[in-house]
Amino acid sequence: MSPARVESGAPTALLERAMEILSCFDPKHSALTLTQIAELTKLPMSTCHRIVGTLEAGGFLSKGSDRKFRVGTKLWTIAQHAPLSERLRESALPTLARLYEETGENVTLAVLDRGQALYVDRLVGERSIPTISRAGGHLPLHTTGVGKVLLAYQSEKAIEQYLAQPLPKPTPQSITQPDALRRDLADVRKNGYSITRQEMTRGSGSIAVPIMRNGRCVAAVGVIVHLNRLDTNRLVSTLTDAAASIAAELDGH
Amino acid sequence: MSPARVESGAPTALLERAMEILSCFDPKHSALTLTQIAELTKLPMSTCHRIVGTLEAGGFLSKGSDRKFRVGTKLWTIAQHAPLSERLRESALPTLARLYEETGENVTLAVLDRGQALYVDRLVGERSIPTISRAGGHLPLHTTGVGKVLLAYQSEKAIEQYLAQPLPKPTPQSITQPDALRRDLADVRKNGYSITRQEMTRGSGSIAVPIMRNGRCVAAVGVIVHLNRLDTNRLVSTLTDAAASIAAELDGH
DNA sequence: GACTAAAGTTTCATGGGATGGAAGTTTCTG
DNA sequence: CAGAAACTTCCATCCCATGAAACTTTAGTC
Repeated sequence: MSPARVESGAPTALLERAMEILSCFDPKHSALTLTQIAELTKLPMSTCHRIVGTLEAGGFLSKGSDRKFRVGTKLWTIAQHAPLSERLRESALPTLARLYEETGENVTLAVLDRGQALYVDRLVGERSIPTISRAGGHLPLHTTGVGKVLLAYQSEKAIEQYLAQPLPKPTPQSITQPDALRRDLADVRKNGYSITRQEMTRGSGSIAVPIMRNGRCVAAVGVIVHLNRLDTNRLVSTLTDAAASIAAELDGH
Repeated sequence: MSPARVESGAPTALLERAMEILSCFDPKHSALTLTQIAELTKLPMSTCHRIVGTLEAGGFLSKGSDRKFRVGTKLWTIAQHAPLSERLRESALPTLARLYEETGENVTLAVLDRGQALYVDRLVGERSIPTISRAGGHLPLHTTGVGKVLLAYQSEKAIEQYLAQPLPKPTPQSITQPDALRRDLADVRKNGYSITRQEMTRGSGSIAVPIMRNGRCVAAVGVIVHLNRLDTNRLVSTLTDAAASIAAELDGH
């Protein structure tokens, strides 16, 4: 009866809307005004206002003096109990710290999440080069050191499924030919580590190794370095030690 | 007008329930079955099932093969964009790593949140002693090194408000007398660091210093050590350097 | 492997809470 | 200090969340 019925998959359901609102907060939007949220979610202002208000009351969002909303401490606190933080991050952090001290380079820890590399942690210093990866961020599997490792140790089927989709090519050096990637991944499995050279960012490369548990690759550690500092042998051995140490720590708990 | 309108605190509202469900995940409950969630929230099973299902579909929760729910990667990802993670943690991590390497002790970073010390990060190793504090956890202000610092640099009014409430006394050494605490806090302000001795845990003590920004104490860094390793002078100077370094990093961005 | 208790899932009639247009209020901006 | 943009409140309408009950699956026992 109502003439203007929103036809297709009505994105109704309060909860879904709330989750959509929270999902607006991403690397590019860490602080948003109500209007911006309404625009991003395409929700009516009044509805948006109400939901955001409830989320704020619950501590899931917090409003700054600049009238911008940010992710609240309550949500952050809950997230710290995700297995990701609880087991992996917590176990790996001391080792990552050592790795960072030893190499002075960008150190990253990632897991596989929805067909992408999810960066669980990273340590960056002044000495190290700027990177795109950031904790909580996703990057493609085939253009990053940690990503290649994570992909290489997947099942044949999963790998083919990944290769079947269109692959982004952020730099001219990015390898996007399925066949070339298959060879690359086979090398990773054979050597036990991956290398990338300018496949994600111009001027830098990376090396990564798997963290194995019960014969499965549960995560990957890697370093990102300036191309001319890519000292494979030294880095691989340091990384391998670190991976073993993290794996031991994981089992220890 | 509306005849039977129950005006008083109707504990309704889907969203609030959803937030309550998510809040069930705390240090003691990182994995919960549906039934457990229903019990904790006192919600009817069917209602709980529906909400949990929606949260799972949105990636806010994830169901393991053990049919237990855990905090999902989506929620975790969003939380990484909290100012806490984005600015503080990210800026402080390299310094904390160095601190950890230098001292080999438990290193913690905390902010003030709802009248408690919220641990933003901690680094623990095999060498260091076990502690209760964990990233994402809350502890009282008056029984922890970082807590005393955070409290000491609050306004007079806020301090008195804190002292006015009943103060938990986890160990016999915990200082809960308002007057004794006032003196203690004055010392912290005078010296620029705090010391605790067995006020939270038997056998261990802690030292902490403030991280200042624009004349305000925005966070505190501390170490937790075995009592007989509490080498005040050395630790204070190391911590002060670290705090300055973190503050600089915060401004740099 | 049958039996059973507990955990999880689906169903559905009902009414209470969500909805969003519109009007009112505050806060920027030039 | 206008004028606009951002934000907040209001409220009649109606849709969707509700939860008891029935049903299905899983885990534990002999």
